[in-house]
Amino acid sequence: MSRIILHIDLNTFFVRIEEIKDPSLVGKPVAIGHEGRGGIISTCSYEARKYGVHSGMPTFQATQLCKYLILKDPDSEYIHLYSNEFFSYLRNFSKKIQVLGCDECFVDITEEFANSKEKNIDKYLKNIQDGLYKKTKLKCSIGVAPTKFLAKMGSDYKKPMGITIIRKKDVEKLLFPLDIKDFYGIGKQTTSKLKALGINTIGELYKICKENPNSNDITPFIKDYVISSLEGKTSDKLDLEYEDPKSIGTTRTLPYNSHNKEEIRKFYIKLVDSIIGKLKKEHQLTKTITLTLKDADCATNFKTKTYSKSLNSYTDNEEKIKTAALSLYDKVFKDQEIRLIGFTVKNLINKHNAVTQMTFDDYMYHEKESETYLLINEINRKFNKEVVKRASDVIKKK
DNA sequence: TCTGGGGTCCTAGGACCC
DNA sequence: TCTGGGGTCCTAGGACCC
Repeated sequence: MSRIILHIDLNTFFVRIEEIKDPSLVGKPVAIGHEGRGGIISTCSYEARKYGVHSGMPTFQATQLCKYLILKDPDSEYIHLYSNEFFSYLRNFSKKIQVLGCDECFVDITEEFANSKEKNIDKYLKNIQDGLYKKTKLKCSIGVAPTKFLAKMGSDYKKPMGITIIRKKDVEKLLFPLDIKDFYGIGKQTTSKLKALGINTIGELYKICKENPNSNDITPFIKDYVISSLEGKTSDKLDLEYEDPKSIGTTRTLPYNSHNKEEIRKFYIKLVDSIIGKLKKEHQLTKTITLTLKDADCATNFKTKTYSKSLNSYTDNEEKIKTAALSLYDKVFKDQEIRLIGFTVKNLINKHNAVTQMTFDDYMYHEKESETYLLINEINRKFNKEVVKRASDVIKKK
């Protein structure tokens, strides 16, 4: 039986918060974003969009396009508050919620709808939408579908305050006429490549993928993604549990472009320290560190380069990570002028599950370096057989 | 005084081991 | 001595999303 998955998206969430705080802003061109070097628009009102302002646009450019643009900094306190209100409201309808950020989520209402007195799905959803508005003054769009992908496409279909149901049989009618840029997962780069091939709509894209399984114009990954997404074969399972991060990192644009190695080094150390702090807070160990540098030269289009280094063991040891981070910096930094610097740790494992996730060699490094947080009994259970086997191999060789 | 910052996932070549 | 394929790890880069 197919599931009933909702994708709920708060419409211009950050702007809406400003409007709630100050209702005189309603109907005016409002944008949220920092002013100054490197500032960009994170979201803006529909009135601002009429002037060509959109999210991701440099702030200075937005103010040029719209002379009377009202610019506000994101209010993190209110964002947090309203985001919590949003999710706690939705928990009245279902406990199965996959959070995707502060302003959107998937909700699985299959059982709840089946057991509800209201049998009309449109009315059921309208009730959720209106109830949210009454309680919080927040506006949302809802997509309903048997898979997460189709639900996501549904919530984008009509904004603000839209409700769009996409059954598998509706895909052709609702999605095929759309421009390929509206395909979730197909971005700017792929869109322009596909348009160069004469593919403009989602329907055309589907047809090409289906009819030319062996052509090399479109990568197998995209082809497969397009077909399975549109045929409703992608996931309908929500990720309800907290998942360990895959990487933790930060990047900062420098106050001004610089090629002063010492000055940038000091800046870099602060970033490294903050990431080590986060790593510990998340109870993770890392085995790979990455340094990011963004070129200040416009001619190279602010090219970003990354430099990675693997450590000889999983660790959250401050000294070890810092030493590696700085030696990587000293190795790769020449005297180039840079705009941005970043530090990321990846290849993470959860400290508490470390034993089950580690290989024998990983463990041997820990043993040598006597990092004692691992439970010896647990290690013995896991590695006993391997220790015996390796020892006997060594003896045989001798 | 001209393009952020947080992530995830995929690809691909080279090294190295079996 | 020559040749090769599979698997895995390391590193760099790119695309995408919010």
